[in-house]
Amino acid sequence: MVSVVDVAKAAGLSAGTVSQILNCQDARYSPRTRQRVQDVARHLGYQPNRMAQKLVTQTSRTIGVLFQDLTYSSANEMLLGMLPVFQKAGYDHEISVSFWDLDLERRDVEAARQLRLDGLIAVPLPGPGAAYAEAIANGMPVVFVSDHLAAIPADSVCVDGADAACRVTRHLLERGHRRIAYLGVKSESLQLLDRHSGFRRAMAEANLPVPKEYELWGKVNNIPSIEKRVQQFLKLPVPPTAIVAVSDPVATQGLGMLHRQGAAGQIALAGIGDVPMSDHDCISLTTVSEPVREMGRRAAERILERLNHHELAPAPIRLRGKLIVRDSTPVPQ
Amino acid sequence: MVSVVDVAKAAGLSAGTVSQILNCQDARYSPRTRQRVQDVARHLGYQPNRMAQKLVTQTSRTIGVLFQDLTYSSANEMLLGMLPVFQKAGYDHEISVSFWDLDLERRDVEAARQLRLDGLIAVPLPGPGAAYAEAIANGMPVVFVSDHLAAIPADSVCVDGADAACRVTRHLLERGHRRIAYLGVKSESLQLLDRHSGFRRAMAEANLPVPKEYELWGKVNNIPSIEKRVQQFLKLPVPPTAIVAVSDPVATQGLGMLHRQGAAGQIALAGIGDVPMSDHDCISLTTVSEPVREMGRRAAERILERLNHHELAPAPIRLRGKLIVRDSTPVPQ
DNA sequence: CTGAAAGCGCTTACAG
DNA sequence: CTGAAAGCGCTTACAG
Repeated sequence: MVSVVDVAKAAGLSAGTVSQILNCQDARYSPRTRQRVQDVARHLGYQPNRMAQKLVTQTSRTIGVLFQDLTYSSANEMLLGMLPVFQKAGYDHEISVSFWDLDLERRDVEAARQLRLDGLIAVPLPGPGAAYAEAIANGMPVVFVSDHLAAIPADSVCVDGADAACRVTRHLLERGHRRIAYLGVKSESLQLLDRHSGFRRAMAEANLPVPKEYELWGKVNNIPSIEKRVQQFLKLPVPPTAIVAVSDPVATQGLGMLHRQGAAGQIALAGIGDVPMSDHDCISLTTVSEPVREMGRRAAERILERLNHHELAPAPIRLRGKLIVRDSTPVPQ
Repeated sequence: MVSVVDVAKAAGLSAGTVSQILNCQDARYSPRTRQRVQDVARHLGYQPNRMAQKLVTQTSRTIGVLFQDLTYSSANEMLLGMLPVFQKAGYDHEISVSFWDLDLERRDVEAARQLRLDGLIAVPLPGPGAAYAEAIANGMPVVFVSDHLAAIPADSVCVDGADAACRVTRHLLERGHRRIAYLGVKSESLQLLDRHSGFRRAMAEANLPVPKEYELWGKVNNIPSIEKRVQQFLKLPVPPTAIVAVSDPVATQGLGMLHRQGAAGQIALAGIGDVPMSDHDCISLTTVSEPVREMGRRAAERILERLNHHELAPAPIRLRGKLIVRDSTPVPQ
């Protein structure tokens, strides 16, 4: 690989000079030298060694971005929100994915530290989040896109889950539903617990009791378990006329089952979160969409802010979702 | 940040000793020293500076993985295929996304060079691919997951598009369809052109002519333009009884439009590529799925192979898709 | 079994 | 306007 020294030799100059000319345009060198360096560098196909640069300048100017997976295009949207912010501030970013694996996540967080990244934006796994706590204790700024890890002193941006669930439930109430059930999944996620309490709040506001057989929990990412719950609801002596599902994947799975059994339209079904599939005309799921792109933007802005003010108190940034009424929530039959 | 020197000082040893003990377990040091170094390192929260390591060892042991976007979870699947391969070989990976932007893509490829990555696996933009050609000319091994850039001397893995289209067309023929139309999108992608020729091949095999009004092209990622084409087909004096769409997104958009107009089931529709949405019971699109995870695995294996044998001739690795028959392709009415 | 020294490729004061 | 020197944090022969 060609180095600054190679360029310098070829141009008959010193390495320092080459470095200056290639990096800062306001260095005072003769136009002639300047030109020669540019020419030689291009001619030799010189590419600076970023490792050496980062090492010597003691800064990576890079933010790590950690996702759990790349499904549902929310990672895509989030990045789209961050990119312009990083770009404008002259920061690079480095993506890693830990696939819901605690070990991989720990490794990714450690990698961020070893690469001396300036900060880390993470969609964390629920749990104690020891790796993050350690990173933060060692001075790495962290912004969570989630409220899972409320115990860790980091910024967090996410949508208000209680508000989202409350709004979608109110929508069903406004449509005239009175017997509304809640379909959750077993999880420690605060976000998901909040959604449940939002549902409860809306029902309480309407002075409607929620019998305990109207609240069921399935297993995450387990389609049969979700379908079974929906069937349980339908088989009740007095079945609900509407279901609020904890998430769009859960809701669309329920919808799919109804469709397969020729029972489509029999019960109103709403989700929370909005995924690309929900918008399809054949599914058309009423839901509350999360402003994922804006979340990305806010997270990026916040971490840059923190880079300049390490002493900032951790802030919980809460955004509001947006109710999207589609066809899956007709008035009660 | 604590460095080897700090650890060495605290342990009353030299930096070299600390380095040896922390890195290779087969170095010959007294168990006592060994233990002390481990303890001190842990106690001080030592994290090696990867930049310095990479610089001095002259190798990053990292493969770059470049995507155009993170939608449809194919990036997710592809990574899932690569991960175990990298893991086993002791390689890291670095993800970047260029969002179908030629400038961003160029920047990402250059970043890979500046970071001295050992190799690059890329889903490239169609076009000349100058950045890749340059990287390859400078000795960077590249594996494309695509056949867009056939002119560039790199390995490529992708599914046989002609075969996929041919198989799905044959399926329609077997179901008794004779008037089969093709709905494409305007693109320079070889993969997409192949699909079209596969359709033609299957029709030719069946001795069926393809009138030119039975082949229409919409715009990529433009829903109205796709829907308009479907309507054009339907309004024909002798409309087709089935449509082969160039991709699942195109097919599901067509399906959605039919559903919205109450014309669902009026015409058989098949896609190519399989996306999560296609499997939903409400959509149930017949298609040819791509073994994306295996593609990732093969790409990863190939680039590691190339790392050890720089002289390998570029190989086109072609996989077969798998026909998945769902409900969207009933027999003709 | 351990240490001193050189060097990876770069940037940055400091001289001149 | 340009060069020589030091040093970022690490690893790797080489001595002893």
